[in-house]
Amino acid sequence: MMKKDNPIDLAIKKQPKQNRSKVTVDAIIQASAQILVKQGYHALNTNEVAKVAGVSIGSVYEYFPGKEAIVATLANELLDSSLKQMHDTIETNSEEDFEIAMRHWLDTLYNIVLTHKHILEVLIFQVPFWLKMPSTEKLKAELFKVAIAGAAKSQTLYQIQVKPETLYLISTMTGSTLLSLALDPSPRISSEAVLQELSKRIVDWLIGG
Amino acid sequence: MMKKDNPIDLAIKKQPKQNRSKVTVDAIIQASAQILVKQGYHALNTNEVAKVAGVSIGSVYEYFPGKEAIVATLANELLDSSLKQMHDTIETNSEEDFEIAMRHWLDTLYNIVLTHKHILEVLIFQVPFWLKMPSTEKLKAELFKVAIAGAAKSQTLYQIQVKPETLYLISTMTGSTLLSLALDPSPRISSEAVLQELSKRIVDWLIGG
Amino acid sequence: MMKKDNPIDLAIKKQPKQNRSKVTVDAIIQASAQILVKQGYHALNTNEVAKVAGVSIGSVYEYFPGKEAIVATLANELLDSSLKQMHDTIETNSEEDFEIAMRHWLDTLYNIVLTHKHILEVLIFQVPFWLKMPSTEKLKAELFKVAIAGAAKSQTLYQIQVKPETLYLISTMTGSTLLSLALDPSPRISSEAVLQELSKRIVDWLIGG
Amino acid sequence: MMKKDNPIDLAIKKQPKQNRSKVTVDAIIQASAQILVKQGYHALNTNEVAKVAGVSIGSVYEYFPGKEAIVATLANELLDSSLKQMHDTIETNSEEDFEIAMRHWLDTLYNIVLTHKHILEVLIFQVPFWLKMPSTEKLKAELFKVAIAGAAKSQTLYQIQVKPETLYLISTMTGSTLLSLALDPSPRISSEAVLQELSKRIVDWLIGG
DNA sequence: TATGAATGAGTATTCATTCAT
DNA sequence: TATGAATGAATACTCATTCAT
Repeated sequence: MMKKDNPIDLAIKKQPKQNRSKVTVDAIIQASAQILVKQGYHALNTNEVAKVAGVSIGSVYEYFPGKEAIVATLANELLDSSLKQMHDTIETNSEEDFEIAMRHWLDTLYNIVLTHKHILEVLIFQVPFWLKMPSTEKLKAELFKVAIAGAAKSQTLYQIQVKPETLYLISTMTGSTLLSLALDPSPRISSEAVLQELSKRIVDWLIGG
Repeated sequence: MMKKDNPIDLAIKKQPKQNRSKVTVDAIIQASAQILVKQGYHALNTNEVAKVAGVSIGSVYEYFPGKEAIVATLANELLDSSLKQMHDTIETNSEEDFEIAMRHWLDTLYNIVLTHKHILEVLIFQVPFWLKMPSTEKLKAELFKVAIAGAAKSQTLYQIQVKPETLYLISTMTGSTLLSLALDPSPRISSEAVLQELSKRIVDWLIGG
Repeated sequence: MMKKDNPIDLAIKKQPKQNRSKVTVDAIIQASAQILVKQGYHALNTNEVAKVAGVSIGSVYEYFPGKEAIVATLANELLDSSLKQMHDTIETNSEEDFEIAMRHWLDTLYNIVLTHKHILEVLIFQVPFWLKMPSTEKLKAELFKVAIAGAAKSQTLYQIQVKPETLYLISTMTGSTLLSLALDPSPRISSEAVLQELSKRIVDWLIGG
Repeated sequence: MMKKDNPIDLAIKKQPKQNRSKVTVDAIIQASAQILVKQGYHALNTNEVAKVAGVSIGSVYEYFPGKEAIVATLANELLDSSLKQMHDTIETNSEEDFEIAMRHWLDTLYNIVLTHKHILEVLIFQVPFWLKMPSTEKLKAELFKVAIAGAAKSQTLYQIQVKPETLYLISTMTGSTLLSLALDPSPRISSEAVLQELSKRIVDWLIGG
């Protein structure tokens, strides 16, 4: 176990080019995801990953400098697919009524979070470098861009100036509510109802000033 | 290194009764806090705790079954002191105007979070059993009681029925906003302004239905 | 296998104080010596040292940061005992005739080298940091002091100024000859005769200018 | 990683005959030399050699049975070029005055050592099989032949019988002095002066009996 | 009770070597 | 012949835990 006080290397060593390599790298990523979901981050070690992936330990180090880089790559793939899903929705619903579009948008985000809830729970609450991962930064930047776009739209439609702290509150509230509903659902609360209420509140907030 | 697939033992072995014992246990807790803040959960191990605490490794195991129990005890102490601080505020400000009281209440919570932000960041985002810790459950229950009380108050004052999903949104938004402001402050956003807006919005939602 | 591009840590972690510790540390040192002599530096690894020493691998790392430090400690002990042997000789023979004293001195050095020839061969010709070890520096400094003292003596006795390059030649020739005789003896050459000739030559150079 | 307790295979697998092969083998040798000089023997491994040489790891094993053979081949090439240089000097200066010829000879040897000092330092003090390499044996035999020739010359010129132990001392002293001057030069000592003194001493020794 | 030396299973990582393409 | 992905035995090092003193 090597001490890692130095900045952790999160980058993949070499991009797989041949088909054989792609298969190996993908098996490693999938195995890591499986271990994370089933046993948590503490159980993720390179030997176990190799065993579950059905590749040799040498191959793991052929492509990744350490387990942190595997996790980072996994997170990155997760991000990329989620972003793609998000952008598809935005394009599809660009012409709708504002309130309906908002509800649609929240549903999309909620479904993304729901789909990946198990791996997300581990990534967020167990991976120590989660907040410093490029993927996370990228995600935050991306959501910020969407929020700005949404605010701009409301300003165009209703001539209303949205205060930065309002934007901040809406973003924070949206993110944490979606996570909370997906990761820690309460039996007394209907996700449907919360999403509906959330959507309404946001629209009111943006329109009503 | 023994695998821990079995449910983790989070309880302290014996409550220190003699003064000497209290000193030892306290040194262990403080040392753990220091290591968590300075180096993170991955660096927390019983030998290091013993060294930093200035006690023997034998003594650590005399009082705790393992490092998880140390962290749980630390979290519990943090919770107890925070709850005490919260209740003091509630009692002090019970007679104020509703909006002013809410702002006061948020300030109190924010200051608590701010005071412990470094250790909180590690506990929340690195300790894998954080969500399952009794302290966390206790905190959630406690905050829920406060929210119910607040809602009841508003209902009494204004004869307004607060929907459960609104309550849910308010709780979630409040918690995540306070954490976000404290742990990941943005240079472009004034905490003061956000808290003001948050307070106003909560009161509106509680009063305005 | 950790990369060691950083300056190697050659210092023992903690000096053994209790008797039990002394036994452990000594077993580690002796085991290392045995492995070096029988199999060479390439076969020296901490797991093997632990096995041969009859202690756990954990104990090895309790006292030494790595195998380099074990070797350095071993070299240091070797040096200390050799220096002691050297100084004993010097004190014993200080009143002798110059030529006889010189011969005596060479015999002493030769016997020291001969006694430790197997371990010396490995230390010098296989240990990559041999030249940078404190022991080596200390030995060179010590031998230099002796040479200076010898030169001073000859100057006092015979009023002769010894050139620095002559001193350099004498030191180098003496060291390499003793090593050569001990480590790589030729069947055609009598060590006795070489030492006699060496002694005579040194005295001539010191006296004759 | 296979243990090598069996006698090490130092021979090249096949002599490169085609031009393409020659280039490959040469790249491997040069890469090894570079790694040895820059990082030392511990850093020399076949994968790294292949990378630095710009050839595939498969090609390395096509020509060499292992890294030891690469080093042995490198040492052999070094030896061959050095011997060539030596013989050129001997032929060039065969008619000179004895003392001048000796000085010339020492200068030649010193320059050879100086030219290759970095690689020599590693080969001598780090490569465990250095003393058992054919190259080393060959070098020793070659230098012995030269010494014999020199002694014979002095005997012819001055009718003096040189004792074998004198020959031994002169050889040893010369070799170690040249290495010492080149590999571990002292700021207080002029190499020029030492070589001059060495030359004078040797000639005196051979002539003066 | 307190101590801390000792243990050893567990985990990270390397590198010589093979072999399918 | 050349390539380089894959292998896995070997090795470095950690840390939870025990137990004799």
